[in-house]
Amino acid sequence: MIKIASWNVNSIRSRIDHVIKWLSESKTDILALQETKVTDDLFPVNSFEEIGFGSIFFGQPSYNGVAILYNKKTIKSPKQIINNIPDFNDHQSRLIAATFENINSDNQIRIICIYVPNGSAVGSDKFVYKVDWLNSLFKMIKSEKTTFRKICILGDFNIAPHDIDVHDPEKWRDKILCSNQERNLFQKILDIGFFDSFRFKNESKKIFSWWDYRQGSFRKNYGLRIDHILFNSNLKKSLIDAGIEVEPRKYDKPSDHTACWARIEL
DNA sequence: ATGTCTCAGGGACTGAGA
Repeated sequence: MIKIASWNVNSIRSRIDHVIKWLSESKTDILALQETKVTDDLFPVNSFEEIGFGSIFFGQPSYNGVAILYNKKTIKSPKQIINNIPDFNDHQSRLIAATFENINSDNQIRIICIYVPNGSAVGSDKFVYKVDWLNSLFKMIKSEKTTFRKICILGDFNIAPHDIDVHDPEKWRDKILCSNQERNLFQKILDIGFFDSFRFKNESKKIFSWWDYRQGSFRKNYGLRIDHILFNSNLKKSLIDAGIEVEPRKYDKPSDHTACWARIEL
């Protein structure tokens, strides 16, 4: 059994203590990070090595950036590492993928950590970039499916898939993160043989993964569920449970996102 | 309430992005 998690940390250097605290408390084996906001030469490799975690990362100055941490006691060094979507000329660092192997069972899983563009507002230039990015991701996933038997796509999707994932669906109707166009692109991934691990195990639970820093949103629970952990259908029977950990959003000077996790037999 | 947080540039505060 291994635990896989995802967390948009909104700067790894600002959140290093939170990540180290949560990593050890949560017994996570593989943690996908988004919005590391750091160049590769400044990624805090040693802080994670000190607690027994290896890391791979793909950053850029100021914005975006992704990484994957893995517990060296349970997971072998990753192979077949890919930075960004092949055949998509991206100037931003938003994807890192690698193959991880359970030390005890020798079973492998392909991990694809993504930070989907926010999109700013429906119809804006940034929205066009988001749609293009997601269409290119879709092509990449189809290709990965031909190579790997067990796949996990996780990260900040910047899409709330259904009204149940939104604190106030009417207020957010057709707005960024909730538009039908974005929801259809999310659904397209599910339609080729993936499932949303949280929703699969928690059919009617209304829990969020992101709350805006403004408006006292967390206090009022004005949130959205926009961070997801998808597996391909081969892993449906292997999924033990899945959840969202609200606690890290209560830490002192928190990220605006909290951590999501899933446990699978591997 | 365009209400908060982070980063970079430049050496106090402003703009971008979310």
